Amino acid sequence: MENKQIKNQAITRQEDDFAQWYTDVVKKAELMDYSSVKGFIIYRPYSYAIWEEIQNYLNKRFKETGHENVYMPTVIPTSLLQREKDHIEGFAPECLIANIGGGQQLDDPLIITPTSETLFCEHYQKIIKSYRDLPKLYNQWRSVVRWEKTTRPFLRGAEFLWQEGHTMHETEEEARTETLKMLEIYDDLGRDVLAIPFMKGRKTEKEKFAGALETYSIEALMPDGKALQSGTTHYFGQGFAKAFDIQFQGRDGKLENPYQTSWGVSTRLLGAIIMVHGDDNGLVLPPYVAPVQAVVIPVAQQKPGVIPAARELEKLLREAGIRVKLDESDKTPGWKFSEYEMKGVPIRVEIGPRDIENGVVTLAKRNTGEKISVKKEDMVETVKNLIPQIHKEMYEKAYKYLLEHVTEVKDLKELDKALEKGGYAKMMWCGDEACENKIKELTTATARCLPFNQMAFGDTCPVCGKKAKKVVLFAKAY
RNA sequence: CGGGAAGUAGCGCAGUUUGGUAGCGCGCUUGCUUCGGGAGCAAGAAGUCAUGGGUUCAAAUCCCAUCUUUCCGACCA
Repeated sequence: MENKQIKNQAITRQEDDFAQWYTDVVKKAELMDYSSVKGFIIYRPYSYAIWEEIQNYLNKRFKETGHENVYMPTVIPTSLLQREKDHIEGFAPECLIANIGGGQQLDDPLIITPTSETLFCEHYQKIIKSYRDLPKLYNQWRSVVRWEKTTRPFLRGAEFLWQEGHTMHETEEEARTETLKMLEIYDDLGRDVLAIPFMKGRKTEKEKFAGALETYSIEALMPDGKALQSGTTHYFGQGFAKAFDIQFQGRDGKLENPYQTSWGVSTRLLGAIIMVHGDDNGLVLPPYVAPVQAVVIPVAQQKPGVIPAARELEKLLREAGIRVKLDESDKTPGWKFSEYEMKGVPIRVEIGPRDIENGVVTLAKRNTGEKISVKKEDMVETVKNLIPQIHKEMYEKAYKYLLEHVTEVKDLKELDKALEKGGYAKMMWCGDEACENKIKELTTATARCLPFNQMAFGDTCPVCGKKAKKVVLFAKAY
């Protein structure tokens, strides 16, 4: 009850310092811990369980669409990573390289994989001989290492977990279709699982992936007004295939290079979940990925009948397929309420002598704080219905915020104002990189994407005054 | 990589100015009483003072270097 006590447990308020709030939450909700090497974090069970739910959903979708999981080596010989020129230029600055093996200097030092395009290509060169070998639709779950200067838990690490799909196709059209299809699956993940609305679109030439012809991304908007690139898909054309001499004999008997894609999402999604939904009491987890969807808290648990009643509720919920946890520890109910709010558990189930006497159960929703009393026999059904309902409420809240933070701008003054407010400044653009660079110089905002909806609302570029060709979204970004 | 701040028990901190061998609150353990929004009493356990050097009879404290965290920039997912 004393202020000091509360202060010890509390987290920084979002409005006081959003960055500090984030740092407090990831630690206090037991999502991660720091290791002794900068940028390498420990994914604690509570965050890893969320990642596993993401994996479950994506694996299902990947397999439905014909993809197979594989596992590639952790190291890439330097000479191999150098095979594609743009690719190595993009990644060289952030490679971690091993020079010694078994006490001997290595002639061709080994790079700890920052991304696996080159490994897949080396393998594909061996196994793709005929159009009958296509498409090759491979995905792998792994961690990659990139030596980042500035690191933040989940948002940017020297090592992070991700999935990377790498596919090879007979035709350009098929590869382009794949690139967009996987972007849609990522968008579905946000809408149906994470309760995060993404802004989808194509990256500008400046922002695209090293070695890609086209890059598409999903961008999530954080409450501090900054965008977070949350996943990308790439169309490579035949660039890598030519560099790696991958050829197949086509239906007409001629040798051709296949068309390639890659796509990935990472544990950065955890950062998006934390920021998009969290509040001053801690995490608010979307119910479909919450490791614990409902927590049962007995009140006055030493009184006869309370613990048995709580255990029965736990059993009923478990049997109904809800991820449920019963907390029988001898902490007070108030302590438990705060604890599971901090950890973002979507539904709290309270059961005490009063409830038992009345034949009811008290439910509380984490996202709204709303408390409801239901008859005991209706509890399971109510909880089952609350899960999609809470998901929907969380998605709609985030979607409303997104819509309110897309501002059409006609000149640089409006652009400034829009960025000041936070979110996306939607602008007509001539397409010149010079104008893109100018905006970055003036505002630090970058082009997030050319949205798929290219409905023009003007015809001049606010930077140079020339004829505008495209709609582009600028925002400050993580 | 540049500029600030920090590192002492699991967490939050005091002690550093003025060197003398480490303390407070919470948490943890045990017992009893409690329990509808972070409980009370009592008795306990727990710290290579980030790391490595140096100065000194003596270093958490002074000096040098390094590592890590954090905030703000630059760069990149």
